[in-house]
Amino acid sequence: MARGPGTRAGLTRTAVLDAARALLAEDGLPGLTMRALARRLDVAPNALYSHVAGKTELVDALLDDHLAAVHDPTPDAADPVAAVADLMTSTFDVLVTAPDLVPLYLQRRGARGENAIRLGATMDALLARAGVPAEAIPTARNNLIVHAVGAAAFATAEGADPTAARHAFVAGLGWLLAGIVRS
Amino acid sequence: MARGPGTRAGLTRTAVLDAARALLAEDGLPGLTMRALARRLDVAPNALYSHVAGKTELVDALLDDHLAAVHDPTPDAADPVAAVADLMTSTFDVLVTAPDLVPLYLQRRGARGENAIRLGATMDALLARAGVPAEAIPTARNNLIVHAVGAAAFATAEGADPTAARHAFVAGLGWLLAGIVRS
DNA sequence: CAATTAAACTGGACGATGTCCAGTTCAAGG
DNA sequence: CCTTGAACTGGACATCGTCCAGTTTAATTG
Repeated sequence: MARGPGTRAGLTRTAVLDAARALLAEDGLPGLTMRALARRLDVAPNALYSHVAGKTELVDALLDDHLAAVHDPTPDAADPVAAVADLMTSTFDVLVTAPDLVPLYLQRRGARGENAIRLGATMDALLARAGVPAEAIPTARNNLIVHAVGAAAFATAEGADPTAARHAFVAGLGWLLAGIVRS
Repeated sequence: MARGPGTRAGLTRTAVLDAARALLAEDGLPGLTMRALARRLDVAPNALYSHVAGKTELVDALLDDHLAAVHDPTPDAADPVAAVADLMTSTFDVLVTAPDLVPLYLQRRGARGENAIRLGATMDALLARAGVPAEAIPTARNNLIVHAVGAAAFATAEGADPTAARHAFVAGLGWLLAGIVRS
């Protein structure tokens, strides 16, 4: 049962990330610790550093991987405004799925990973097709992202009513989109 | 120079909070540690626990105290919608002042402290005077708070352009208010 | 004014965290 | 087959928040 030094355990980067995801789902953010992760993989804590640069890099990867679940609408949809609404709603729903991660999006700025970049790009394209002038697109995108992430943060805060928070998110999204297309 | 056990150091809860605020301003959130705080006050780390329940309570107090700087508009202003806009803009500006605290507002839900309650109450009164139906006020308030705090979080993230972020905040605030009064 | 009580502190420790420095062993490539 | 480099373990380091005794001082009581 005891593995000596040098013996392989067959770890993979994706295995580490999967275990981290599971650990996060089971025990929350405070439960996600390098040692607990190693324990779950039956490995010494240091072994993780062969597959991950450190905890922050681990978390960053988790954050962006999570965004992969966002439903990417067809960029040539008939109604681009409705498509943007769908995109943001899907983002909100996905974020709410992992409450512990939401504050981290604010802390680490949610724009680094490739999934975040992809979502931003399709959003820009949809906004352009909706008639938003090019120089106004950054402002519009900023507001929409702030709204989705901020609403998710409030929706997942303890003591919040999830359904009421979602209703508020949808209402605010409509108001923002109305203002954006009118500008 | 060395103080034996039992000798008083003359600490106060407000002295501890002030030192914590200064420490936060100088060294940021990672620099705000119980031990560093004690060092700054020339006191053993445990001494702090005579004036503060723990670090989370310390941070919560810091958060709410920070909101005291928000300019509270006269609740009987001529234009209630403009007053709400001023309130939210002042909140945004105050939040941006302490970048490290902003993510914590999302984490700990920004509604517990007395200052937060006070701001929420005046906001509700202004919205009512603006003609917003009572059952729609919670949704409106939720969206406005989300917008202010979320925009502040994005504005203070590293790599963000502060002036552009503020412009985006003002634009989004206008859109939200337009939608709120029209509902 | 004297005696008791409660609070403010110090000393020292505990458990836990992220991470690094050696070693050891296995798997693959020349 | 041999060599090289990566995957591991063992053990340690610094640091964190917090608690348990003690000790002394200030406030309160009779």
